[in-house]
Amino acid sequence: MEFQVSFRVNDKIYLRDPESSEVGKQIVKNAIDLIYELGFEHFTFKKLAIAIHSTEATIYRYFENKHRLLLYILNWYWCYMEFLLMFKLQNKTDTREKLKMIVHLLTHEFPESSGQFDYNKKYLNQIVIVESSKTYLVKDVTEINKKEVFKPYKDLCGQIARIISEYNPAYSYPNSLSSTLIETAHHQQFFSVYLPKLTDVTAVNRAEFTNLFLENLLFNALDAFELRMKELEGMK
Amino acid sequence: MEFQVSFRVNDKIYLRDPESSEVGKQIVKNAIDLIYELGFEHFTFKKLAIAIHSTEATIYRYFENKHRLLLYILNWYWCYMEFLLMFKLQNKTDTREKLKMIVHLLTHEFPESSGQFDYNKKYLNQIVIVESSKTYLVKDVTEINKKEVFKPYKDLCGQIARIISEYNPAYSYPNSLSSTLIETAHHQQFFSVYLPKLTDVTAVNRAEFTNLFLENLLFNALDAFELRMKELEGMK
DNA sequence: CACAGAGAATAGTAATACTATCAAAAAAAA
DNA sequence: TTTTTTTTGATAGTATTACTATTCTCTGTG
Repeated sequence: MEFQVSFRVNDKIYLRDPESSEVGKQIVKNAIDLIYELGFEHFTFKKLAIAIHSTEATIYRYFENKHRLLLYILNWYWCYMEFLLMFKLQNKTDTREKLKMIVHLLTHEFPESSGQFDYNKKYLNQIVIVESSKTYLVKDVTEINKKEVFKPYKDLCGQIARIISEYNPAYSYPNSLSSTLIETAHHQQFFSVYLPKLTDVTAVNRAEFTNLFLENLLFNALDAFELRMKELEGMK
Repeated sequence: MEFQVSFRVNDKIYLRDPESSEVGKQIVKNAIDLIYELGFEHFTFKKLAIAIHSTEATIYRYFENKHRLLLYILNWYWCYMEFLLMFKLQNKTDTREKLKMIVHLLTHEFPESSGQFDYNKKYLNQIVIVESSKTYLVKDVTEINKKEVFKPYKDLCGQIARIISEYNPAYSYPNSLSSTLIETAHHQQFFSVYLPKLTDVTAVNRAEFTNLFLENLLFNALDAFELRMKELEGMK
């Protein structure tokens, strides 16, 4: 069984829905390839225009500027992540297993789907790690936040926070722990490759290492003393 | 007693030592003011030149580009942070108190020193929160990392990791926990102001909230079950 | 007072971000 | 069907930015 999943990305991010035309789709697909290849700073609409055999003006018709295009890509990612998370979690009952699944999802690439027209998941994953914070670390966060462009990120964070609270209702910082998990998943993976002294990676790959570290951090934070005592009682 | 502290910032970051001339000092001081005011993306050498009543060429004589200037400012900050940390820690013997002091330092502004010529600490603190990750989230990290431009950051991370291991030698991720503390101090403060839904801030200010969250995270990670058991034994 | 040499100003260029105009094609109205 | 309107992409610009090459101007020695 094959099925198509598409997300309604907030229409305030784009001027024209890139999903609505062939050029639009090419813009997003090639943007992912180029941002991966050049890094967001060296990525320009001119270079993208050449890649899609069109002109800058065409791209400007879809996106106000390259920041909005990056925001679009990340919104797509956050939506997809929340979808995957909800999908994979539905048949799990054990909350601890749910949290483990979340950490795994946050630290591993999406599976390359068989869909004929699809974004490169490996590239997308790397863009999320390296460029995602650039969507909000800007002077006009407050302004663009009013347009709800960060809603998918907040929703994802909220979902994870919900499971955290489900696991330990007494824990005081579910949202902060949730956003810390997401952000730490990114920068620990980045550090483990480019600035390994800031981490404790050994031989294993970045995804596996980050997974282990985050699981340790998460369950130490949540398995309060009382809970562990109870476990101990149960063992006797 | 007054004393001047100055750091030998890695000379590969600048073309000419900005500390060596009056214009050089004005460049750094005004850069901090402007980056705070405009954000790094909208900060340009042209605007900085106008602020110091000089020309772009003068600034290019000191720094290759604006990224290097940001790197210089952050190196100064990381050096100062490590100095402050070592200074404040020397008369503490209790490791737990040391860690508390570290979290406090990471989440609060530097005290505004009385020094006649000094950088604006409030601005500097905000730049660290918003712009610091932009120093390494670039395509040429590997290249610039070879020139040891991240050494002060790694040193700071290493020092904190040392104390973490001192507190709990069995803990497996001292470096990752250390870099996570530093990074989380930044983004939780940022989120608590601009995207509060990603956190659990209430009325208290961003510094105080982040302090509480980080202390909780840190000691839960380090106070392994065995340690807590021992504490309990001691209480009896 | 000549002059070497460092430091800063002048005057550029190439690339980037973005806009205004134009023309062709598609859709809607007459 | 014909005319009009709208949509779409292409062309050609401008202002700003990042950076360089060259010229000028001090300052200190002999």
